[in-house]
Order: sequence, then C-alpha cells, then structure tokens
Amino acid sequence: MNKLVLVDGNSIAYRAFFALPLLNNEKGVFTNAVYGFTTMLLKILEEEKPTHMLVAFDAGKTTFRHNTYKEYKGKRQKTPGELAEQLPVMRDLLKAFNITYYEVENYEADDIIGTLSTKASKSNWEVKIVSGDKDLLQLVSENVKVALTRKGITNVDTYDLQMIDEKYGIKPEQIIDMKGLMGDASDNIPGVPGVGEKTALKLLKQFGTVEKLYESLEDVSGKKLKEKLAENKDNAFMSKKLATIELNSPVTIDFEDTKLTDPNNKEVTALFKELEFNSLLERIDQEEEAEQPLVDVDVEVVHTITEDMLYSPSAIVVEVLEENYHNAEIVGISIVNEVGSYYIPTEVAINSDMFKKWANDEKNEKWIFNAKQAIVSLGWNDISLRGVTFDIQIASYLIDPSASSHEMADISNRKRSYTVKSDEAVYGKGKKRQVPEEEIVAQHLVRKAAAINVLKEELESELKENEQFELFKDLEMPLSIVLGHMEMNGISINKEELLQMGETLSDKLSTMEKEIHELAGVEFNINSPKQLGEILFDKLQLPVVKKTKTGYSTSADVLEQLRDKHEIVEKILLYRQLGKLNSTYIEGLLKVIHQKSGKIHTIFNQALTQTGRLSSTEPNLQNIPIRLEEGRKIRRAFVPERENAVIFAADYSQIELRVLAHISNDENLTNAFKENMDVHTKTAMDVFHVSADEVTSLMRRTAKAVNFGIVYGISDYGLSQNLGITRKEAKKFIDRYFDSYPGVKEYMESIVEEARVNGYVTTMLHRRRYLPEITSRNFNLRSFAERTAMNTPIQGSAADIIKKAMVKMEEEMKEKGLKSTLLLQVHDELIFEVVQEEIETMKELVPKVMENAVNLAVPLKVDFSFGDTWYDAK
DNA sequence: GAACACACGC
DNA sequence: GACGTACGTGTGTTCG
Repeated sequence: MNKLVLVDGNSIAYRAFFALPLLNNEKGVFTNAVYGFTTMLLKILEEEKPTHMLVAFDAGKTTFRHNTYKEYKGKRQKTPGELAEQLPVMRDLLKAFNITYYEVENYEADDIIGTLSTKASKSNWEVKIVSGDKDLLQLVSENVKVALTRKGITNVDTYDLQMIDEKYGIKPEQIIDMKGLMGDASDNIPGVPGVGEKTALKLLKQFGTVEKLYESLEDVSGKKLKEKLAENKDNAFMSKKLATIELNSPVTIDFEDTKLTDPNNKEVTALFKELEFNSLLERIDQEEEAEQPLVDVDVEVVHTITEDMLYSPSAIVVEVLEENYHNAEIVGISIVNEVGSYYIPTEVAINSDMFKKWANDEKNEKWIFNAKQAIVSLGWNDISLRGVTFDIQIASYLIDPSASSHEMADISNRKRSYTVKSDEAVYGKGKKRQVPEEEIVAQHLVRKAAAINVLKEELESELKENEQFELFKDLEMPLSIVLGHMEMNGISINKEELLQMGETLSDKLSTMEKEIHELAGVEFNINSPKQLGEILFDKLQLPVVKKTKTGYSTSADVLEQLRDKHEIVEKILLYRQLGKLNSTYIEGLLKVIHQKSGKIHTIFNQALTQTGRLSSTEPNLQNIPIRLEEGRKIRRAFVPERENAVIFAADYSQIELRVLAHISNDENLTNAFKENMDVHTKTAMDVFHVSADEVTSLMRRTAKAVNFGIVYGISDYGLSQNLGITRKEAKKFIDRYFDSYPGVKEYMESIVEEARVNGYVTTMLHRRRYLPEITSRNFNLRSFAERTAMNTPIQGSAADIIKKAMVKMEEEMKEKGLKSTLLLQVHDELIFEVVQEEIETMKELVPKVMENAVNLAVPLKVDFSFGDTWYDAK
C-alpha cells in the first residue's frame, strides 16, 4: 500500500528555529533550523517508511487569502534573517535526500497539503501530515493522520479521528468552525472577541457549524455572548473562510513525482559535513557502506616480469598504506597499459633488473596517482623511478584545490569515470586495517591503475580548458620530483644538541612548575586551560578578559594583559613557551629521526592548501621557531650532512607586496620597490602623512601590521586585534592606505568583481581558486570570500614564483654539476646545504635564479646568509 | 577518537 | 550596522 507523507516545510522550519538554540558552524552560518528540520526528516524516514513524500513550502508574502482579508497574518513578525538564510539550505538537503519539495504561487503550504492529501486519500492511500500548525487537523479522515509537533521538535502527537474526538469532541471538518469563532492571533484572524476554545467547542457541540449557529442565534444561552456573536457575524464567517484549507489549489505535481528514492549519500554526507552535523553523519553512514558490487577485472599476477609488460606509457600504482611513506612497506605494484593489466608482488618487482631499468628510464612514460609517494617509497628500495609525466592527484588539485578529497577513489567517483573502491573498504580502518588476500589486492590495484588511464585523459583536457596545462606540466610536475628528492634526502640533525636542550628545558620546566604551584597555593595541571582558568579567575580573582565557548580563555594575548596583575602570569607565559619548545620541537623532532638514515625526512603536501603554498608534515619543518631567541636555538640542531658544508638560507624580501605592486599596477607601491625603499617605512609615511625621518617605531610597526593585513587578507577586526586598537581606528588605517595606494584599491575592487563574474580567481601562473560564497547572502561567508579573492592571487602568485625558482635551481645545480642540495622550502625562503667549495657559486646563483624566476613590474629581491647550522644562517 | 584550546611559522 | 574574522601542523587535555 502506498503511504504518502506531507510535510509543512515552513511550519517545521519555524518550530525548529525557535525550539533550538542558535547553532552555527565554524564559518558562522546558522544551522539550528536546518538541524531540527533534518532530524525530523530522518525520523520520518526511519519510522514512517513512506513510499511517497513531499515537503510543501509557502510561496511569497501574499496569498489568495489576502483578497478576503488584507490583514491576514498582518501582525506576524518578519521572518528573522537567521532563519531566512537557512531555508535555501533545507531545499539543498531535500534535493540530496531525493525528497520532492513544492510550492504554488499565491497559496500556502497548507493548501498544497490539503489538495494532495484529499486526492491521495480518495485513491485509498495512507496519508500522514507533519506540521506544527493545528489548522491542519481539519484534514484528518479515515486515511489521513496529522502529526503535530509538541514542545521541542521531534516529539509529535499524532491525531486521527478518535484522537480529535477525545480531545475536542468534534469532527475534523468542525476545526474551521472552531477557528472561525475563536480566531487565531498568530495569523491575525479576528474570530469573535470573547470566544475562546472552550466557548467555541461548547457552541459547536450544540449547533454543529457557524452557519447553523447563526441560523438559531436565539438559542444561544447567555446575553453577553449572544450580543458578541451578533456583532461579529461577518468576522466569524470571514475567519472561518480564512481558516479553511483550499482543497482544490492548482497543484500541478504528479504523485509519481513524490515517489521516494534512495538519498544521494554522497551529497548528504557532504552537506552534513559542511553543516557540521556530525551526530547525524553516523545515522546515514551505514547506508553509504552498501556499495555497488564491482565486476572483477582481468588481472595477470606476475611472477616473472617480461619486457612486453613494461610498455610506455603505463599507468602504475605503487601501493603504500602508511601515510608516512618514508621506508614504508610497499603492498604491491600494478601496471595497466595497452598490453595488459598486471599485478606485480613487491618482491618480484624490486628483485627484477628489468623492472628497475624500465623504472629508471626517463623515456618510459608513467602515469601515476601521487608520484612523489611512489618515487620516494621506491627510492627507499633503491629503485629510481623516472619519466613520470602525469600525476592524477596534482591534476585534480590544480583543477579545484577545494575538492573535498584528492584521494584516488574519490576523484574517480567524482568524475564518474571508473569505479574504484575506497582504500578503507579494501583494507579497513584503524586497528582493523590489514592487507587482504593477494587476489583482492590485485583487483584493487589494477582498478586504480585502470582508473588512472581514464582519468589522465579527462583531467588533461580539463587542465587545457582552464589554461592550466603549462602550470601542471612545467611547474607542478617537475616540482613534485624536486620535492621527492628533498624528502628522500632529508636534513641532518644534531641529536646531542637536541637532547641537551631538552635536558635544560626539562629542569627549568619542573622548577617553574613548582614555583607556579606555590604562587597558586595548590598543585594543578598548568597545561590544562580548564584548570588554569579556575586558578587564575576563580581562585586568584583576576579579571576575565575573554571567554571561550567552554570557559575562560587563557590564551597568550589574554595573559599578556594580566601580566602586571599577578606575578604568576609572567611565569605561566614562560612555562607555556618553554613547554611548547620541549614537547613540539625537542621531543617531537627526536621522535621523527629516521631509523635508517638518522636524518629527518618531512613530507611536503603539494595538493592541499587553497592558495598553492606547500605544507609540511611529520615533522612540520615550516614552523621551526625563529621569533624568540629561546626557540630560535632549536635551529642549532639542523646541520649540514657533509663535513665542511654550510646551511645556506635565501629568502625573498617582501615577495607578496612586490607581487601586489605588480598585479595592481599601483604607481606609488611600484616606485617604492623600484627605489628599493623600506616598504613599511614608506607605508608609515603615506598612512601618517609624515616624512621619512618623522616615522617613529610605533608608526612603522602599525604600518607593518597594515601591510601584513593586506597580504594575508585580514579584516579591520583582524587588524584591530593585531594592534590592540579599536576596529574604527583599524578601518581608518586601511582607508588611509587605500587613499595612498589607489591602484591597490582599484585592484581589490576589480578582483572581487572578477570573482563574482567567474566564480573563481587566478594567480599569475593560472592557479585557480573557486569562491562560490562570493554571492552568498550571509555576510560572513560573503566577506570571507571577498577577502579571499583579494588575497589568493597575491599569496598564490608568490607561491608560484618560489616553486618556479625551486625547479630552476635544481635544473641549474644539475647542469652545473653542483653537489649542493636543496633541503627545505618555507613559503618565501629556500634552505640549501652548500659544500664549502661551492659557496661562492651559490652566493651568485641562488639570488640570480630566485630573483629572475619570473619577470615582474618591480624587481624581486633575495637576501641570503649561511653558517654552520640553520641557526647561524641568519 | 574527536573536539578543544593553544602556539609555532609564514 | 552587526555579524566574526589569514593558513597550516602539532601538542596536551578532556570527554564520550
């Protein structure tokens, strides 16, 4: 039997909005109504198991009822903005759930529901209506039940004929008579003054309907009541009419359209994640696991490699399960090409000279997913992999860095090119992760390789369409080889130095811990913000500066302000600083010294950041301390591998502001760089309208923060926080900045417009970032997208430039036969190990290559220094 | 194991 | 006019 569920969308949304606290996700988008609405949907789907379903929404402000009574719903408050912005999200969700939603011009959701429920009921369908509005009770019949929300949102009372009779003692069709007499304040329906629910019901039991009541008005007992009824006859009839649901509204939708199909789990999951409905994710996940069975592909398990298998081009998969691929076990290798589909067990491959020769020959073209991982993990097995010309992961990243995942299975499924199981489905996750029998692995790896072949063609043409193929081919692909070398090569560490620093730090920390406990008068865990907060703000009664959502904030900028209030504060700040050094840097670095090489091998993620920068993990070598002297000493542990070599550090001076000068074409800024001025001093002169010798250090510091803000795309609020000034003052500085650099202002405006028109912004080398939220009605999202539009071309172009310099440097060093090596990249600086006899060469070569990586309207400037350790390269 | 608060670099 | 405010990685704590 068919079962139709009809949901009053607006009513449920309102209920949910007012029943739940004003939740929002981390982006500041309000989600409470969507959340309540969604839990209601899930509950309906689980409990009612409908075959058909439709969510009806009100359309527009005016309805045919306004012709009867123009004050209809007149006193109702305007829908709060926080709710209005959630309504479109609900529609997105419904789409993902494959649930039909519907609205009709000039009619309310009630009318759609009434029309459809009557029609379905006549066909002997079972109908369930879900709403928060009692008016709907008039629709109850043998086949139609109405679930009304109680307090909260998912609690409902279900009304059938019997229930209405018990509760009101009337028939459903008399609900409108009841409304006619008593009115409805929320809809601004007048009714008869003085008549409430009790009186209305009493009258209806006696007379039946409003019409019959007025036919025999004489029989009404009570003089006052009789008068009121007589005076308000028109109101009563009109109110009844207003409360009557239209059962013949012009609904064009077919029942067939309301048939429920399975939700699109991918979309639902994506939406839940975005909305941060983590608890709800669990409720849909199980379904997601029910994946479609894949057809087995033909695989040849290779025991002896023969020449014909090693074709060019080939898609190749070097399967490594550990995220950290340095010296990780290779599960197996697959190769798929025009000749066949092969699974090669690891032992077979690494013991085959034929395979090694093929891998090492640049002329043999290889297509891979995550080339760097394959190169490094084979590298640890003394196999050199060359000739990689296409990396699926990088291509996917360049096409859209914001894609939720650049994992093989996800890319493949997203493009619907070829079905690949997720690694999680094949190997399991967490503790249960294990390698299944060879046949299953072989199938999985061959599918991946086959998908690479298909995706290569698709992604390549997308890259070309986007004018990104050059960026891919000439920059990112060669860069991934360079990064592979850097990772594989690693950086040497003076373990003794670290251990010694660790010891000094530990001593100091335990002394300080005692001192702090003494000052507090009680032992507690200083590392616990919760406990620390209680000590500072409850026990010691220090003034509360800022709160977090879980309690008192104890962050450095808060403690900074409490510095002179109590001597414990200073000590806590120092304790924090030293504790950070000890745990993150001393202990952290010691933990990741590689067993085999004794060096540190980071992994650069080349397909992660939204701007095109790299990131570095296990360990992160892009955030080694430098600002404070105590921390900077950590750099003493980073040393050259070879004797008589030095650490050579070269950094771009103000690369982002130079890029800004170039792309904005601002005359003032361009001249500042052409004349090699100190840019912060120059900005101070312009913002404060003073001459160079009048710039105080405070002015320069302020100007520096303003420049920082421009580069990183922070807001006036961000700037005010940085400088400890009001937002108004911060805004004034920004305005003055734009007055002095009108070209920059013009650029900022035009790039935002460009983002609105195209939906994305690009960097100098055509890196792309999509900004769909640039047209959002939500202020937060839109503003963030606007700042991102301004900032990404600056930061991203800077990333382009240094990446180009890296590729060029490797080329030059190879060509010149230099023994020096590139060790690290830290966003705007390159760290080399330079052997003694090459110092003079590199002093010339490095700045030359870096400064000429691209041609800008302003010169690029590189500073460098070198020394026995990274610390000394300052 | 996930969420949170915090801190480091650019 | 308010809204909540660069990115990324890693640590320790706390809670389910």
